[in-house]
Amino acid sequence: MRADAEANLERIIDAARSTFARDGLQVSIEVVAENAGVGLGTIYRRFENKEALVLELVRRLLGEVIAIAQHHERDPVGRGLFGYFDEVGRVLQANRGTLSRIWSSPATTELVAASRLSQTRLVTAAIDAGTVRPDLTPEDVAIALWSIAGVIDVAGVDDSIAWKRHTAFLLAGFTNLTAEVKSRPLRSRELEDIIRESPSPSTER
Amino acid sequence: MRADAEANLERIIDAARSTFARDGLQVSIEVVAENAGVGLGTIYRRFENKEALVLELVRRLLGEVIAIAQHHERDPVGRGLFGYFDEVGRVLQANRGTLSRIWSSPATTELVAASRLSQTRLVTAAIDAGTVRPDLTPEDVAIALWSIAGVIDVAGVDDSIAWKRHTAFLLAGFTNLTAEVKSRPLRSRELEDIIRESPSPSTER
DNA sequence: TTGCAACCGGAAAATGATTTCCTTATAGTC
DNA sequence: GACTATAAGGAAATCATTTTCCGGTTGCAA
Repeated sequence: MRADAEANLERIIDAARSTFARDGLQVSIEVVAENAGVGLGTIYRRFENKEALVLELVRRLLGEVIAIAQHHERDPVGRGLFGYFDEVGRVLQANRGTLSRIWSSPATTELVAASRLSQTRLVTAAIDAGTVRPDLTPEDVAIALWSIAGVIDVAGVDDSIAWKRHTAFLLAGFTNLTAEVKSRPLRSRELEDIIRESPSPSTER
Repeated sequence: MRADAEANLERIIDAARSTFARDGLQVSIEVVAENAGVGLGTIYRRFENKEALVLELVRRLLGEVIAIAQHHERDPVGRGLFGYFDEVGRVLQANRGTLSRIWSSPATTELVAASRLSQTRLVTAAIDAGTVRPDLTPEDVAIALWSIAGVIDVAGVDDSIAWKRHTAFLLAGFTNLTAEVKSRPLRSRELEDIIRESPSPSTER
């Protein structure tokens, strides 16, 4: 592969990510090409069709999400899940609009499975540490992430307050525990951090 | 308007709602026409274009949501918001896919405003009654509803477990209160009902 | 410096949906 | 039962993409 071709490929991926993030998946490839500063043909030489381009973005996104999960599996007891949500939110914002294609495509099945596996480990650890309700499932986590991505989609491109508050509420819901478990000190450090970041005047606590 | 025309109009609306719910907003008008048992032309005589048809669905959906809110404003102290979420979820499921158009269209601005107004009243009442955290905003509620709609979209057409659990977590997050407020008896009656409806073995409480 | 395989851009064809429009059918009325 | 305004249907025009393809360009190895 020639050096210029490789550079162009990266420019296409970057332009696709930011263009889709701003205007949604329905923007034409022509616009992506313009934003990448390449011709239409250049995109079609690298990707069989539009779907393939989107899939490549999805693959990279999932890879990032999995890496984040694995990183947080090493966190001190029970905190991994919270750190995971916090970081994944940022990645989702950078990939606004892309997530919706993940579940539909069979091409990403193994990646989704890997992602589920890491989510399961995070949930199990959190339950064991008593930082979330004991009936929390990996599906709940996957759906919560999905919903956060949805909120990011509908909010303004760089409105990060909306999804952070949303995340905070979900995580607070996850920790709906019985009294003796609640008394553990570390419980919602990250949670409270996220809530504190949001601007609405918090009269409680 | 002739009687048969009126009947056809309803068939079109119904077919549009269920077709979009099943296959998403991107299905062609031709398919909607088939499902409604009418010709393409029939749809285009009633609606200027596809957008207008979608907008009519949105308008009806918003009308329902507002009616639900107004109904729950009369609920005993602090319970209205929870009942509202419970009922709106069902309506959203019947209108799968449609909600995403609400915010984008200026044509629904007044309806959105009306909806916000009723949400504000529900939130204020809940805060006054001490059944939710005092810093909860109507925006939080709107975003939560949005996210629930998103979860409904991605889940199977008739999977209602996913969104109900999701709703339960969000509402639990909304009630993240200080101890003395928590002790009030009615706090999360509806919440617990919703959680109990979901199948995952609840080992707590 | 040259040769050429790899690459580029963008015009044009193909595709698939929306929308128009005209012919035929029918409900409601007298 | 006949008349007419209103409605239905669907073939064809239009439109917005996606996708193909080819003449011209360029990086790079020899």
